[in-house]
Amino acid sequence: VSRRAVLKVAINAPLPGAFDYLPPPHADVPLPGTRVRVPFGRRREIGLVLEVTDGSDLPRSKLKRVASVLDQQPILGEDELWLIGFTSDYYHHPVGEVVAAALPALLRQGRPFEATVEFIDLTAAWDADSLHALARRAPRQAEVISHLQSTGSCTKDALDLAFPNWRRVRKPLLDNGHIRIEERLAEPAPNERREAADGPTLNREQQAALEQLRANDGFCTYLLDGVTGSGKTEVYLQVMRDLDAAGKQTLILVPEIGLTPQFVERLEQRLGSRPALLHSGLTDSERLHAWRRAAEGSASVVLGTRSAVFTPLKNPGLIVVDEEHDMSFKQQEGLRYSARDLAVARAKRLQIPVVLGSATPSLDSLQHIAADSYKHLTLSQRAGGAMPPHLRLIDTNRHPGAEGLSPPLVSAIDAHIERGGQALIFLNRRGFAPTLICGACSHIADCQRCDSRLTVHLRDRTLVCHHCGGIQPLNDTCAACGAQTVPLGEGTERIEEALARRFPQHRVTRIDSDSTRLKGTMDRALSMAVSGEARILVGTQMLSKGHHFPQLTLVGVVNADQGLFSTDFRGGERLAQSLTQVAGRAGRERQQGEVLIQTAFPQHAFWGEWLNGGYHQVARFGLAEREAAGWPPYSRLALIRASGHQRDDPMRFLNRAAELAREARAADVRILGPVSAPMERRAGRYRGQLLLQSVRRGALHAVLQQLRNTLHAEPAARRVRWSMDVDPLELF
DNA sequence: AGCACGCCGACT
DNA sequence: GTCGGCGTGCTC
Repeated sequence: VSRRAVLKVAINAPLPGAFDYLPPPHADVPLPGTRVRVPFGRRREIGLVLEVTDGSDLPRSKLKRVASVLDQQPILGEDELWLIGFTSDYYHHPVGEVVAAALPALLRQGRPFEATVEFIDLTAAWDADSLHALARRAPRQAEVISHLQSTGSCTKDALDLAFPNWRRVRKPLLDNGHIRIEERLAEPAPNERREAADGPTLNREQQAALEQLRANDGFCTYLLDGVTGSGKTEVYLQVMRDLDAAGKQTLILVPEIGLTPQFVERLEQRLGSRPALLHSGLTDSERLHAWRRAAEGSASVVLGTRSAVFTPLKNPGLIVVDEEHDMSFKQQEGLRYSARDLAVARAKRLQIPVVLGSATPSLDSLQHIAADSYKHLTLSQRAGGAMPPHLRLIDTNRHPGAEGLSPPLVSAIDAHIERGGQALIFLNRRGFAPTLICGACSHIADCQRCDSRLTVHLRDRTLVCHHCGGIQPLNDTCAACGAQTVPLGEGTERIEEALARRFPQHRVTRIDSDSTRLKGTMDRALSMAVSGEARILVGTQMLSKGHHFPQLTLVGVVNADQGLFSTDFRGGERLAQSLTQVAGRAGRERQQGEVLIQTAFPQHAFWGEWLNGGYHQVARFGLAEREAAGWPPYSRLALIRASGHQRDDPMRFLNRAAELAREARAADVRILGPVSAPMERRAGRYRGQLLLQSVRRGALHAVLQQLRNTLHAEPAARRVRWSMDVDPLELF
């Protein structure tokens, strides 16, 4: 085999499939999962060996040889390679780009997998006189040299400790040849273990859920369906501790904004060891370190966001997807994978259980419960005996208010604060006002590159397009006629300002992606919210997820109506999820919570369903509707998107794609469209899409496969950027 | 995606 | 004469 071996190598390029190479000269054939350096076109690339076979579709003379092997041992095992292949097939995406998504940046760039330490050493001995002479010109350099003189060879960490700012003289020291830096393999760090803190006693439902999870160590998908505040995390924690004791690891995936320092701290205390963290706020070397701890098995818990689903695990025992309904588990560009769905696929492959947790499960998961393919674990009681909040609508037709705040809402805020409570005002719209209109000619400030209006940000006096990110200075006079302009409608900034004026004696804190852009401001704002120092909180979705504010008793929703008339068939599900999640922030301790929702459409059917039957009632109606209409989860969807600089280009391409799809003659695949996107122009590009739908996943994927192969060669494809989105979450 | 080749326009 | 614009083609 070894002489005839052909290596299938994944390379990070938007090209389908892997590339065939011959093994390196005078070396063993590298195993699947090892990185190799290969010539690729006119450049050299780092690739990953996916497979070792004994043949190629190309003539042997066309094959180049692997230049060198980067890893002595595979850095990914068979199960991880399987997941990469599965992802590439399922999402019809180039395997090299899947590998790139699965590997930390430093490994992609060829850094060693093993931990290394920089050792710093003097190149020559120094006598007192020459050191003195240097000290006059370069005192910092001299200090470092004299330190190294006394310690001898020294690790970077030790030097950091002695001279926190030595990095500033690192370069001159190296350039002058005074020091040399050597990378050596690090000793494996001892695994710090502390006493694990005990948690609260579980209630009957939590205990029952725990027993079910303990009873099985093979593959099974559980839906842990627990109302907000019911203590889902306690259940995971107990199972994780059991597994840890048995030497098994848990991979836990959370939405981006669910990964708060408070959550990590709690996990760490209860486990008695440090979880390996993988999220976007880390440096590349921190991420590599966490990845290595997961792969080597020294971290018993691996906690991360979407891309952590690919993290290798030495002894996998359980996968948890917390807040499984959250849309951030689906990547919305490039490789459009769903980490939740891949988590289930991975658990099945590994034959281990997977727990999907949510207070507002996706309709897809609820349909699996109905079909008996997931196991249902229910937590219906709030932990610690807290009462569910009281919900009430405010008809804004009968109670019109100034600047988005109706009189009943304002007096409720007043009353709750008087009683020592805290109020959260929720509005899913950043900025001061969504529209800037001219008072004389009604001209509206719009984005030059998108079919959208500009949002007024008064604090920094800018007009911002929330679709392309374009910014321009705010002008008080109309661009068309020169008259005075007026901000129209409300965003969080305006609500914050109005509340600060109405309640000057209380602190109002706004939490949205604008107010928390600076590093650390988020943590500070959250701790003020938790301590109760901020009496009134104003915020977007960011504030509604996963936080616990002990003193919060009132939640006010300023404008829920945008969600009532969504064109997307998932609109109702989304609205119910976000309202239920934000409502769940109210009254999680002794005090009963109250939730007030302003709407101009109190008679809308949605309100009846949600107020009377809660989230699960909306879900039942929603599922029935989808079954009648044949939407997911009762069918499968795939979307082909295209965009181009000329309006006709995407449509011409998509029409051709529709034609090819019809020629594929898959009888049970429906072809809907193409249509232009509702916001046709975005960031200067015209956009369109073609929807494919089928009850049979296999049929749909066969068509996608065929399209993937043929569309590349289409002349119309050269004038557009196009992509496939399997199981799209956003249809528009 | 990169990267080269190639074929036309406006510069020292 | 040549520098550089981006259309086209290729990567085992």
